[in-house]
Amino acid sequence: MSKVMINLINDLKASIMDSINKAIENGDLINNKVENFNIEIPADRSHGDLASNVAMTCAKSFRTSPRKIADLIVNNIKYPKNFIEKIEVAGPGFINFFLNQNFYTNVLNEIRDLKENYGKCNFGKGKKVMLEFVSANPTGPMHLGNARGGALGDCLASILQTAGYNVWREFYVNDAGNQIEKFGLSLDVRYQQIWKGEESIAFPEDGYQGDDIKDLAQKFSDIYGNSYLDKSQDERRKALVDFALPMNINKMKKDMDKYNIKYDMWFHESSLYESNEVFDVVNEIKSKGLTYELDGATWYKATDFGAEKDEVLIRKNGNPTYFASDIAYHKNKFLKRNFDLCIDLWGADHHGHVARMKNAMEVLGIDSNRLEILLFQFVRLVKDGEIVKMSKRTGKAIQLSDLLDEVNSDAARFIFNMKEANSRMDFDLDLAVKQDSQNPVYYVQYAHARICSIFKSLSQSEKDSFDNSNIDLSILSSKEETDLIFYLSTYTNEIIQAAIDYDPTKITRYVISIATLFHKFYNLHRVHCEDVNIMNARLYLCDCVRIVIKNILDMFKISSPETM
RNA sequence: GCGCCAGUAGCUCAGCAGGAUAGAGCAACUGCCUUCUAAGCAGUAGGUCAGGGGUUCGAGUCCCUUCUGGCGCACCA
Repeated sequence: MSKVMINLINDLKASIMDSINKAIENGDLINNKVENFNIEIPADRSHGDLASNVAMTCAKSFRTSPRKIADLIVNNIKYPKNFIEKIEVAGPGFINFFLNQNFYTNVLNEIRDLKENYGKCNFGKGKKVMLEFVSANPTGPMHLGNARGGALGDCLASILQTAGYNVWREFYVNDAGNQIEKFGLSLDVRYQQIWKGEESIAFPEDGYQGDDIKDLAQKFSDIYGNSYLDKSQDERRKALVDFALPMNINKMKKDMDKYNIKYDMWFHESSLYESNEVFDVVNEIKSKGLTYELDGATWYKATDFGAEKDEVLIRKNGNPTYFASDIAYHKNKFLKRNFDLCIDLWGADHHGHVARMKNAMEVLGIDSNRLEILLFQFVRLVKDGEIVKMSKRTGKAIQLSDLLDEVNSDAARFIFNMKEANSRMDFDLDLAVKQDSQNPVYYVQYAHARICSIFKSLSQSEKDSFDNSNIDLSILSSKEETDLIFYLSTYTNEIIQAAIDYDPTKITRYVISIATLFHKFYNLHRVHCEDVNIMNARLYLCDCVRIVIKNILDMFKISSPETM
């Protein structure tokens, strides 16, 4: 909310407490505990602009009916008259507050004073937060799930920044371990097939089957010919990986760039092996007596912490598992780099990994509440009303780059932030490409462009008048105007709530509401009009709407065009 | 079998720490451009909030249970 709104809510809570205490002193209420209560925005604003449920929550404690308590509070209350017009008791015992014109004036002044800083707050108190997201496997191209994770993660990071956290975006590059060996094996087979024929060597069951592997082997062959056929298997595979992996990683960087996602760091898993952090952390767990050897592998006693089964840390072949290096990675985040909070954004198919990762943190002496793991559900692509199958293995994958060829970054980022992470999602390609009101990103951008257009149509003298006169904002008293201003006033609160819930999709819906209220206002009230006082006040309101829309679109790295 | 996520209007989804008559958008039907962008707005219609119990002044929201769908339960990541 605006500071005006935040302060007002605090004042109202204090006023209510004072009033209750007075009633207790007078003997009208028994001296008992005041239960938690809230000041909220009623769903139906004809019930008031703000409402408190205090009388209902305290009914039991005071052994009195909610209506009676509400009446007592209202009779005794000294409320902040500068912003409150009147107070009513209604329904089962709600206390409803109605805002006055001075409130609306103050909100608009605050928005226009703060401009691009309106909405920012210090809720996060500069806490160091790492948000790790996408972290796609570099053995293949990024898919649609990475696209959803990218949009959700990057926008959540922005919200946390706006809410006053010190945010670090990180991409974890799995450039080590088992899957890299598989990558090398797959490339090797494809390379040999190029020179010896498809039938000469069978492609392994568990290899990466995608066409991208064939392409990479071909590119390698184009440069080095068949010269590696004679080399040892190890040498050949290493050369192939050293050639292909950076190409894949660069492709991912390019894709993320196109998607307007900028990471503070691309953290390489291999660095954890180079620094020996992986084996160090395994030894640390060993030294705590939490491992045992079985079938040549080193097992972690996850069942000691309530897990269903134990986990392998070091395979029979001596290679650490992903789990082992991930523990080392998280230890690095918390203990080496001192992040207060680490958020991982994972596809829901990894949910089985959540509990064991958290209790591994406890084993290392890290409070597992400092690790927040967010999951997002599966996403499918829909085109012409039909589901487009995606499969990394069959080679017919829908890739993130395919998506961005058809849909611009603005639409993709916005639409992926329309639906909560917890629900499955069908991404409607036809809708995302549409350049009309059905496409929500255009709807919002259109509101912004309309406002810019109003300002462009002003004559020089009108501009001067707007810039230089004392504008009386109390003229803005129609329902459409006050609704709009009220909504603008809650922006910071929306940011805080989105930060608390780790849910950027709230803000997308919020900005759509702002656009809707603006379009309603626009259709009913003419801004560019004869009466200069009315015109200036409405221009002022429009400018505030423009500021809030632009702040949100900028935050989400979505463009806010001035003409459409 | 066990675990995680979901089930709200024909479709896609909101519904904040339980609150006042359950909301949008799309699709359908009806209106609004000689006035700042009709990429817009207004209106009509559409619902036993999957079913059943429970907690309470009050439950779409919390608890239990059944059903349906998705995902997971690897020496893959």
